[in-house]
Amino acid sequence: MSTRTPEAEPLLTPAEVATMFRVDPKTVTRWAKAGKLTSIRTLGGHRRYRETEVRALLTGIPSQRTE
Amino acid sequence: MSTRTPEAEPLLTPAEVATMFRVDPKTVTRWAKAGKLTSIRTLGGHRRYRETEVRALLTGIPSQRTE
DNA sequence: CGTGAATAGGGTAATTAGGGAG
DNA sequence: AGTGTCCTAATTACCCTATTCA
Repeated sequence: MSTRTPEAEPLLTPAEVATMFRVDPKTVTRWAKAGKLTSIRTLGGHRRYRETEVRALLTGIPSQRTE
Repeated sequence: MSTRTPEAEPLLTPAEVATMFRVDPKTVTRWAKAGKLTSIRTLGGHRRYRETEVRALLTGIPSQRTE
């Protein structure tokens, strides 16, 4: 493997997450605002989501308690 | 374009499944609750159903009676 | 630096969940 | 046992415009 690997996680756009859950992109935004989904913001304010987390939620795997 | 397509299984809303089966959405919910139909939950608690599974049932795939 | 698509906002209808009774 | 309907509360979908993304 390469010597240096920038720690980059695969991110998903709101539209992609919405498609996977069969919901409206706005709904994904509400989940992020409600703290149900980890959101990473671009410098312009747009949201990106962790693919691993989304897949885990879809599979029905309970997310880790942050407590 | 690269492979920017997260493997997402086509899902159906309760209303869509109900229409396909010619039943009330509440009935579809009962099927899901009874485990007769695989249901995927949104983060808000709403159910989504696998299109492949629904179509298989509609297509008339023998349920392989165990008797 | 323009162009077209996507997203963030906010507000208002439409679905859905859940229980209960017929 | 299985289904359709009534109810309330919660969640989601569609409307708009301005901003950001690619």
